[in-house]
Amino acid sequence: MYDRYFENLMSKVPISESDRQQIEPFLAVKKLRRRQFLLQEGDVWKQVAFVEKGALRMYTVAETGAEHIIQFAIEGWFIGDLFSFLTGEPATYTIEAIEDSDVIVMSKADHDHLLKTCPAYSSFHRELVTGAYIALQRRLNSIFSQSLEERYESFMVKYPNIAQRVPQHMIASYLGLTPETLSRVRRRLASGK
Amino acid sequence: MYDRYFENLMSKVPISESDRQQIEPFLAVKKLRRRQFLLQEGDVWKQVAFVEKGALRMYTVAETGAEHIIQFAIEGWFIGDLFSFLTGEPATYTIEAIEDSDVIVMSKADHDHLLKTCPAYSSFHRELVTGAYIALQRRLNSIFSQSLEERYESFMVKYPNIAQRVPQHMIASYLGLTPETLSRVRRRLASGK
DNA sequence: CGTTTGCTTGAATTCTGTCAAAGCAGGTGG
DNA sequence: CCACCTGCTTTGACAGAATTCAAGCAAACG
Repeated sequence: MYDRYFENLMSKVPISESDRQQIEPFLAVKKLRRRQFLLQEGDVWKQVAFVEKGALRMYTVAETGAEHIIQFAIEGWFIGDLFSFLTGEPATYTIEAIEDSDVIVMSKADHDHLLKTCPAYSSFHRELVTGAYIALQRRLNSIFSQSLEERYESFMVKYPNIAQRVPQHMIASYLGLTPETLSRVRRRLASGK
Repeated sequence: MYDRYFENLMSKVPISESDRQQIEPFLAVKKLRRRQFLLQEGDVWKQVAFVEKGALRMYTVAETGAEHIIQFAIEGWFIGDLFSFLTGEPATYTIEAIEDSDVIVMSKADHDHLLKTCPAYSSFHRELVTGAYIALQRRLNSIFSQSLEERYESFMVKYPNIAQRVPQHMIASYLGLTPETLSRVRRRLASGK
């Protein structure tokens, strides 16, 4: 049931069978339909979520109504509003299913308990956050130093399995440009560079 | 000597006197003159660095020669290339002193040792990375959803002590725009909004 | 089918970057 | 003490790029 979750965990940190037995009882599955919310802006995020199946997006809504996608998450990814999680303040992000999805969740209480009692879990979580931080730094740098064409192509190369499944306007939002502009970027790339 | 370092540590995590005595021997001070490098692109980053005094910037250099500042660090901040640190690969960032600075460093070996043996240190480091990640997410979101004016003002409010000490063109680089554009943004804000 | 959703295209507008030049300290050496 | 750098900021003119607004079209959906 939780095979993909533990695969991910073990790919980062070696864990014993007893570790697994300590963690597994805390997991639960939450099923989401397309367009359903895992988190709504204003609510407090009190869990750790891992995507078992499907695809989600986390985004903010500006005063203008424009949505800006901060993160995608497909099978094998974690997602959540860390700030709300840590501070207990209302979330500024919304998390919504792009497809029908199965999400494996653990409560914050259980998570905190594992951090203290299970060193393997603790290391795992550290690597997770660190990796996310590094990825975000690179994304920032690509925004600063690459052209739209380069950014789009990098995205397609780096996340081909996301690109195939999510609508273009969401990729545009993730890249920080309008759907129209992305469409033109694609045309430029298609027509002999 | 390492007061500021431990102040920072204790502000996030309660530590015992024995924790302190376990950590302190691993610390060392490195003095930097203005324009001197703490890390050069291509070298491997093998330490954890805390700014005791002064100001540094971490940036990338694009093929065009343009510099893009990923992060500032003044007294009380940590700085480093986490990717190079974790993977042992050459750094893609350069870290340079903006002012004469004192930096407290710990080797990666000692850091790893502490992560395993000192739970307080481990928690501290987790909070550090998590906080940095959250801050970066917000920065990304502000790039996506705020006007240049708003971004500049947010920066000035959030980091007044950086703004006062760093030349404008570096703030422009941090915000992801040219010095000329920043100058015009400032004029617009000055002249009755 | 009719409706929704997503993608593309065009034209006009607004912004931002680029290039070039000038102004303005602060610091240095003669 | 002054003249001269040097580093940094400001300004102007212009070109290029991206957004906005509007419309059209195809595919998917109920």
